Amino acid sequence: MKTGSGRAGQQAARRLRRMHDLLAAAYGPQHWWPAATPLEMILGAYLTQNTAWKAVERSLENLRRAEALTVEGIRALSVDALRVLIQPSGFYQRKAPSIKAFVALLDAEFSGSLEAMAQMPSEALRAKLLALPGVGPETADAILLYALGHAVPMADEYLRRIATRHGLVEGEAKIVRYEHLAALTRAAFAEDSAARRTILYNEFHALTVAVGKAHCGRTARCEGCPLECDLALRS
DNA sequence: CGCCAGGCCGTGT
DNA sequence: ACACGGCATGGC
Repeated sequence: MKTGSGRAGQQAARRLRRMHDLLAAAYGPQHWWPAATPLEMILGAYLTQNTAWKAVERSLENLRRAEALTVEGIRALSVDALRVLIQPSGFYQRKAPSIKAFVALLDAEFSGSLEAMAQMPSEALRAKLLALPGVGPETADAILLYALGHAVPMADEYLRRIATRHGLVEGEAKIVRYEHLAALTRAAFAEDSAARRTILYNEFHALTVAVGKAHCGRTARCEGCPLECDLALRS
C-alpha cells in the first residue's frame, strides 16, 4: 500500500501536518532560502552529508575567502584546491570530486546556468542529479527544493527519527525508506496550492532540522521538545 | 576521550 | 532487496 493512501496513511499525514504547525508556531520562519544563494545551498547540501553544520560553515567560509562561492569560482578551482578548502567538513576525497561533477553537468547540459537547469521538469532533473556521484535522494531533493525552487518534499535522518518515535511509520528507524517519508510529507501538504507547497516543504524540512538538532538526535533529548513525544516514557 | 553530525557508495548476503 | 562498513573532520 502506498503511503498516504489508506486510512492509516491519511492519519499519519494529518499528524505530520499538525507537527509542522506546532513547529512553525514554536520556532517561526527559518529563512533557509532565499537567504543563501542557490550555489551556496548546493554546496551546503553536499558538504553537510553526515556532517555537523558547524563544520560546513567553516568550509563555506574558506570558499568565500577564496571567492569560490560562485559557479565560476568552483569551476576555476582544481579538485585538489577544492579538497583543501572543504577539508573542515570531512569526507573531502569524495565530496570534492562530487561537487566538480555537478558543475561539469551544469556546463555540459545547461550552459553553466543554474537558471537553465531549474527549467527542467522535477522528475527528469531528479533522475539526472541521482546519476551524479555523491548525490543520493536527500541531496538531490535539497538541490531541487532549496537551490532550484522546485516543489519537492524532503526527508532526512531527523524526520526518520521523528516519524518513527511518534509512531507515524512502522518498523525501526533504519529500515524506513526515504521515498516512504517523502511520500508521507507529500500527503501531509496535498491540500495546499502548488505555489504554497514549495514554501511549506522548505519550511517543514528546516523546522525538522531545528527540532531534530535540539531534541531528536541519535540519542533522544526529549526534554522541552515542542512535539512532546513520549519516547522517554516508552523506553 | 567517546560519541555524534542536515548521506552516499561498494560489497556481501 | 537489505545489512554493514568505510569515508574524515571538528564540536561537545
